[in-house]
Amino acid sequence: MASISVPKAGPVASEGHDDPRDRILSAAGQEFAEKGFEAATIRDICTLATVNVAAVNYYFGDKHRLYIESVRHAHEERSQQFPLPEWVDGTAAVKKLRDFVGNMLQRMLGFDHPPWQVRLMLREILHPTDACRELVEDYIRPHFTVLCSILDELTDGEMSPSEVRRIGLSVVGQCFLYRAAGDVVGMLIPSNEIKNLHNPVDLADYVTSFCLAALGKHPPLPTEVSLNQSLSAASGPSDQDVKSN
Amino acid sequence: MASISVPKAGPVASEGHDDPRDRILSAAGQEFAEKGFEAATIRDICTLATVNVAAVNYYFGDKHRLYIESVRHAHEERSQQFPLPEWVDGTAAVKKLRDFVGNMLQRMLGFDHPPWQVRLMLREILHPTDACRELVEDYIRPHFTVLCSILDELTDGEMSPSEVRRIGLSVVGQCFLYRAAGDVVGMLIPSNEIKNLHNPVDLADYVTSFCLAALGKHPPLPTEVSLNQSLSAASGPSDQDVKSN
DNA sequence: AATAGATTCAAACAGGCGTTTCAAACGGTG
DNA sequence: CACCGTTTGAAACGCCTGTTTGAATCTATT
Repeated sequence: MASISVPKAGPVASEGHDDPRDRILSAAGQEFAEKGFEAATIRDICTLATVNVAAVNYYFGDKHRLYIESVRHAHEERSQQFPLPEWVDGTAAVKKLRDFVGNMLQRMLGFDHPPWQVRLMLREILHPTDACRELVEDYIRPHFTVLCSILDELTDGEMSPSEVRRIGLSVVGQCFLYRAAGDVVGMLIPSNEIKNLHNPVDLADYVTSFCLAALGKHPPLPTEVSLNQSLSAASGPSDQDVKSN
Repeated sequence: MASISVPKAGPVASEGHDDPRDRILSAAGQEFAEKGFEAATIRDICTLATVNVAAVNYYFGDKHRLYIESVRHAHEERSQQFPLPEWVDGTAAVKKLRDFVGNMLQRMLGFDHPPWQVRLMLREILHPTDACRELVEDYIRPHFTVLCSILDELTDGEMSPSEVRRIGLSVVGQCFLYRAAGDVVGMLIPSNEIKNLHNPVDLADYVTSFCLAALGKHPPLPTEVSLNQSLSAASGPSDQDVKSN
């Protein structure tokens, strides 16, 4: 187990998308995301990647290291696919919050069916293994820190960092439920309602206004259209990549 | 696969807790909860239950049917361990909401380390299999319906059922995050803060007041003590089974 | 063209899995 | 005690797993 000399991290040419190493990484990500670490088999992964079974041990050493690498691969891909929004100085905190929530929901839910990268990361969040710490430090914590600073700005520093973090978790929790328990939500909510109210765009508006109302920065909730009006007017280049729907 | 004649659902005496069948069910629940369906092995389950490997096939037919039964077993046990609160007529909707959230958090988080029943159900929620539909209909939907009726009462019928459901999901989502992503939350929040702010009791107060504030039934959030005062005075026999902490 | 290294391949390995077998032990009934 | 259906036991059955092997093939440099 120790004396195996894994050839290298990136053999010779690791750039082309038809690299065997990249194909394995991608296939492994999909299989691990769907079936989990134990149920996914190296043989299936290699079939999907059109590669011989020995290639996994040649490039990655063993199944476990392949898993670690494919989690890293997944969150790196997803990070640069949906980078954190950047705002010009003086952007209203309310708009920042709406942008942030919208970005988070896009990343979590996707506008088409949720990509395997997110499902793989979700598995790691729910049942953490070795790959989790890196995922938290490189991906989750930076996002959470930005959210907290937005909330801090929003409340003019009235709240302690502890309270801000707790509000932050409330925001994340509302979004997270749809990603993690989406199937059950779909069983509890009529399907037409899902499309009308529980899609990424409307959800972002709703979660934002729910949070703003709780913080007293907005009228109480049963006011429907208020947020859309007050935000969509001032809304610049947010909601990257939104395709009709 | 089809011609196996499973002896019976409950062989002869299925009441005693040292029934082989019960022991298997309990051991299987723990193993499935910790490792998932694939990674848990019949041999480990039988060792834990001090039973021969053949017993699983004798009592349940195969591993899959054992899994189905152990999910059912888990949510039945948990249901009668933490029944929905029942309120006398005229109980304030605000108090009902606080009781409901407290009950849900107790059930999800537990006051000691979370029991295997909840972790097993969580697995089914996150990656639904055959056992999921039953879990939703018998366990989750009834609870969600109660929550929605509380929220409806709270807002004097001002909101449409759709809107009520969406608020309900916000409440559930905030609690669910702690159960499903508890490990990651623990990495984002300082550990002393976890004990002080993110324990079941304080969380129930917080989530309730966050929701009430969003609905305009309460002053905006950075008001800390207000809920404890206004509720704990009128609080009757809620928070069943709370052990110091 | 010859050489050396990197990469692929089919085949095999040992080990663990769910499942089955069939004989032994049990427990109440005539 | 002898009987018979129910329950337990140790051992074995295929099958599939992750991993390894060693030869074949490719690729680039001399």
